[in-house]
Amino acid sequence: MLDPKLLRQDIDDVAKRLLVKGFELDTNRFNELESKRKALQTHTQELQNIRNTKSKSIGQAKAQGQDVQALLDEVAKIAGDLENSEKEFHAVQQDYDAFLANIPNIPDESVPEGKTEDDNIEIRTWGEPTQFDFEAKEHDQLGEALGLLDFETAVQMSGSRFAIMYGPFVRLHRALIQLMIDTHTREHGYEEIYVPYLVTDKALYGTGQLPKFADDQFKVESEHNHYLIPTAEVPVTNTVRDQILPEADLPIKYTCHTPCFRSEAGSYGKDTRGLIRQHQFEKVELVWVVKPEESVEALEQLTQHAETILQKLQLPYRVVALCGGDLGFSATKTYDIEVWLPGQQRYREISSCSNCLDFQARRLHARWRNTETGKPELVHTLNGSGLAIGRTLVAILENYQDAKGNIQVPEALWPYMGHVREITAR
RNA sequence: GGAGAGGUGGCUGAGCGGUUGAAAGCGGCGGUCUUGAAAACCGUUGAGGGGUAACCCCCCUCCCAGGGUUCGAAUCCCUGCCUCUCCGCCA
Repeated sequence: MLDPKLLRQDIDDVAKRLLVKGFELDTNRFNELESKRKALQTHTQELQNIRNTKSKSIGQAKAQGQDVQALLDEVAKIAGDLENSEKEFHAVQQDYDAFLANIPNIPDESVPEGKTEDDNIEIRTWGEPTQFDFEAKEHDQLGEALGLLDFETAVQMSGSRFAIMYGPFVRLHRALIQLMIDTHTREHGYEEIYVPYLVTDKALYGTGQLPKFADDQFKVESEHNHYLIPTAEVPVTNTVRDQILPEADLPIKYTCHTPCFRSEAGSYGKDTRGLIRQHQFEKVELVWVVKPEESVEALEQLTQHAETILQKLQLPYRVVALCGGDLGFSATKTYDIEVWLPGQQRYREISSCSNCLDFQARRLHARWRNTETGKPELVHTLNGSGLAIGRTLVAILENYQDAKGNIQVPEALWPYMGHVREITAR
């Protein structure tokens, strides 16, 4: 959520900057709500003040044994007004909050203009696109030919966008999780955390997936109003909800492996084959909770931590800065890491690293105590994939294939694979 | 699943329906003392929001959440959520 004060002070500037994200802020609607809110709030509070004052004198008068009928009559006179005023105020307040809840975060000054991923700016590349002296195959062909990847059987029990894997692929998949978690905990200073995979609507609201993106979530039918998590970002970031963190606890750096569930509504026809866009996939997430002045640098570090994994796996990639139109709801700035896929002959997103500033923190009431001022202030939150497991598996299959369609195991994974160095047909 | 107990500030923990936004302790901050630190002593210290250009200041709201009773609710009533203890079941 944006700071309402910012909107009151300079709504035209906010509207201008949100346009970079392709969001049209209804400034008239806001100004209307704001003037209503102000009038009703001050009026309500005036009446409350009168009631409180009179009630207090009733107590005092009674204590002295005086007659209080006159005072009771006075309070009764404003009772109706007060009730109406309170009701109207609460109604406007609700509209006001709902309006604010649908406004995305303001993009950072550095965010390039643009509408689609074609307008993203390449920041750096690492490695050279893999070359073969044969025609590179796509991962799903490779996997199915080896008998280790099976989409057809998955369709029978779950429909499209699900997969079944066997033996070495599952082990490779598990090895990737281990490599990532070990790297982040041992080399990058993260604490590993385990979290619920079912969360409430409140939790999703806190990180910004609700109310706007309800269609992207899987809701579980039960008495609890649970949703399957679309990313570990949701439960992990929610660990600081309603907290006032001591300054000494910051920065908090969590890494977390979870499955993720996404309905992929609105992506019909996109990536219908293969493991790229599944309803269920695994991810190792990186989440930072920091003091405001540290978040800009934190995004750089977090992104590098994710890159480290690709470097260890010797997978060529590039980092792009997302343009305004491609930026997520809660993010002010995002770097995507895209890995080279020889089968597809293009870079594909494998990680998305975002700084949310205080946007999520305001929704979560996540604060830290500033020892200089002694006051609680909002933290900044960041998150990024470090990395998406399924897509990393895809990248390995395509970059480490040989002419026979077998897969060489990257050296960094040998210790996690019982020193198996080659994956062959089942 | 059955039976009890309870949810109060950063933490622990008091609180006859009426100057209680809340005793006390801990912690934090400031000071005295000290070469310095500790101890001791004194003072200070909840959060959110609104009014104001802003400070001072003033006002409102908040004692798990949502309703209700009342002139007035942390306190009484209802519902929900959560926690703890005991029993049962169980990966």
